[in-house]
Amino acid sequence: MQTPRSAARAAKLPNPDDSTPSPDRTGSAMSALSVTMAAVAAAAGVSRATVSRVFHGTTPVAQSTRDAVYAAAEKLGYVPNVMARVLAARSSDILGLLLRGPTNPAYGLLFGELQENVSRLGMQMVAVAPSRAEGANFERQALNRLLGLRVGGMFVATGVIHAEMLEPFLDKVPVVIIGRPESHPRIYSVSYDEDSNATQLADAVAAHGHQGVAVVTSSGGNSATEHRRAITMAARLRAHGVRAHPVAAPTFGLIDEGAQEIIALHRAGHITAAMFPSDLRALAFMPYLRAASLRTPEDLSLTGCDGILPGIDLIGFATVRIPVEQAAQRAAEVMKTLLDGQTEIKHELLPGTFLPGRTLGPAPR
Amino acid sequence: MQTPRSAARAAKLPNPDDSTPSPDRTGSAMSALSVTMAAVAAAAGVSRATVSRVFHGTTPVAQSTRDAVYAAAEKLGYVPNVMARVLAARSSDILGLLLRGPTNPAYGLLFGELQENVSRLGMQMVAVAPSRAEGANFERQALNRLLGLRVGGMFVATGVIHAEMLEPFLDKVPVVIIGRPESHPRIYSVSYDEDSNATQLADAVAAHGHQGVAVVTSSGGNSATEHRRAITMAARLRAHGVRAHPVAAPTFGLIDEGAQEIIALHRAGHITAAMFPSDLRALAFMPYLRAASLRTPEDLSLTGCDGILPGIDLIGFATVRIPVEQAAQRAAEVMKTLLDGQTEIKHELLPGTFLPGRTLGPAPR
DNA sequence: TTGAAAGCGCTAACAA
DNA sequence: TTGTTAGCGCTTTCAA
Repeated sequence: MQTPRSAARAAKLPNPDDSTPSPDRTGSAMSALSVTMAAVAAAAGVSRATVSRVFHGTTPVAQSTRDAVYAAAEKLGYVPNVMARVLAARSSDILGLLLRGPTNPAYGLLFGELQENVSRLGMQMVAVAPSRAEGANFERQALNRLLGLRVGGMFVATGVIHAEMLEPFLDKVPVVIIGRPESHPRIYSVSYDEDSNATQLADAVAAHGHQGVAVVTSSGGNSATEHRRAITMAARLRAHGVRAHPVAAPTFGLIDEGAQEIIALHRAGHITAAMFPSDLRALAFMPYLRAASLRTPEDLSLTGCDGILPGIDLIGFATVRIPVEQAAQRAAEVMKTLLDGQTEIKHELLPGTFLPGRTLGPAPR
Repeated sequence: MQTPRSAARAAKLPNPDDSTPSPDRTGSAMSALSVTMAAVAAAAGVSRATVSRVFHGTTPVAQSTRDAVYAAAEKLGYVPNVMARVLAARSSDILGLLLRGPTNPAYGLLFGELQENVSRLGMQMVAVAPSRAEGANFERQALNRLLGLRVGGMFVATGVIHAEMLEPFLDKVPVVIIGRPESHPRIYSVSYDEDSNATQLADAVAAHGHQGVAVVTSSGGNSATEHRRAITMAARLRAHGVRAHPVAAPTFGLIDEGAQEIIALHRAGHITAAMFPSDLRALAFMPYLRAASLRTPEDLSLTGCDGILPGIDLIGFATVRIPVEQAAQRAAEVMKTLLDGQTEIKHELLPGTFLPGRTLGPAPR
């Protein structure tokens, strides 16, 4: 069942869903895109106002008139001009997504899921990505692209835009920050609970009886998330009475840093498991493991974190899957309530799901 | 050095790149988004037309006037209303990207790269993804979202939109199809050369002296690309005098289909290598290989195809990397020429790069 | 239930 | 070099 609002929206485009697409019927000297509402009105023998009402109006329109308008619209291949509509209505039903690094599978997944949930709730969305080519303020440029379009609401899934940058627009445009923990009192956020993720992994490792564990610890500089995870994992291990050996991986680019150190720790009998702050880092370690003729989990247990890479399940890392789908769903729902005038700001934290995999086993001996 | 056009664009937004963001200075009862060009004009003591000229005009404006306008714009936190601009100018400099499945890393990468190249050429872009929630015609809905925005050009990176669907808009909106081979005489396309990719892999396998090779062949239904690759690989192997054993993998969902059959073929001494139509399928085979206590490449050589999955290089598959970056660059360049009035339609084919990896070795014995 | 008319914020001739 | 003036395609009172 549809809400009145989404029903109105569904009716917005001629030939919405279920009939056969018939683009060629529109073929005339005049391209479909230059068919205006006035043309439809003329063809249907009504005024422009009536056409407008048929498509979005809350005002009732006679059934016969509706039919005539729909018929005319379809015949002419009318595509409503969103620009004109937004301009005249002074309000947009288009949502914007500011997406950092669509190259990252986690963000790509978020985009797809968000699109899905937004549509389900009867809203529309466009995405923009910041580009380095836009210069120093590149994230702000992308933000302005969205603002310039006068989007009706914004999802911000990027670490770099400062909350304060968004402040001047807050009472014009509802904003939901996704992924990054945020505590700004006027901005709603839906983020991954990295403390929970790290804790779940550390608990699992401890439960398998490991007494010495390497924890690969990246610097805070390049990935705050990885850093946070590592810190929490180590602390939690220690709370279990497990020896946590931090292994530094300062440079983000050199993703397999620390590999030799882990092998050495294992050879020296100090560790029976290694925890990585991301699946990618765990993956990067695999060749070293093989080169050292070690097996997992028989010789050394391994854990990652993320669970996002397609195919990662095939490798079978013990990992935590971050709840991208759930974040997308919550973000869309929250946006909807924000648009409906609800204004209570919260900061939601979503824990991931532990995946046992095949790389975490009991401590040897 | 900038072209005049990109210089004009760079000037479009107040405080473009290099100065400190100062959002809070805009804070007043009136939100930044409701500051109009008229307000800026008034504050600068000029007419609206002049403000317009300062931001986009080809007409020269006195330096003192420019300064005054910029100052006023920045002081008020003016964000130009793109909707109004496009409506009045009857032409949009915003490009649209119709992106199928941003969840797929290859599409995510394409999005990012395209954004980068588009910005570099002084253009803007927004992306939309089709959503299943939009019903049967979901790809068309997404197309309409772009068309409704009256984008100045469209990139179409999705397999399902039929070329004919785009026909009615072709003379209004330049279209570049990316990824999927397309031969429509009025639509430019930039696609991956899957025949070349498959051939490179088959040549490499043959060159390593393999005489019997399993080729995992998915059905055309769910992935035309994978099907095409498999067919070409098998044919090319045979051209080299190599026995190609097709291994059927009819269902796309069950990605590890055929694994047991490959193991059996190897046990029977029929094959020394297995070729997969994608890295993901090759990845899915790994656990079976291990379960059978086989090693790669010592016992069995393996090849994949795509080279896109982050971390796939860490695993070291012999594969072909599809040239996403190059496709994005070409597509953006082509769009630019199309927008500049150049109309010669071509269908470009971009071959991938063979990556030797560690899973392809000489045939045993 | 419908139509007329006044804009929405901006651009683009045309004058000055 | 700048201002004036019509619109762009649509929504939305206000009347009818």
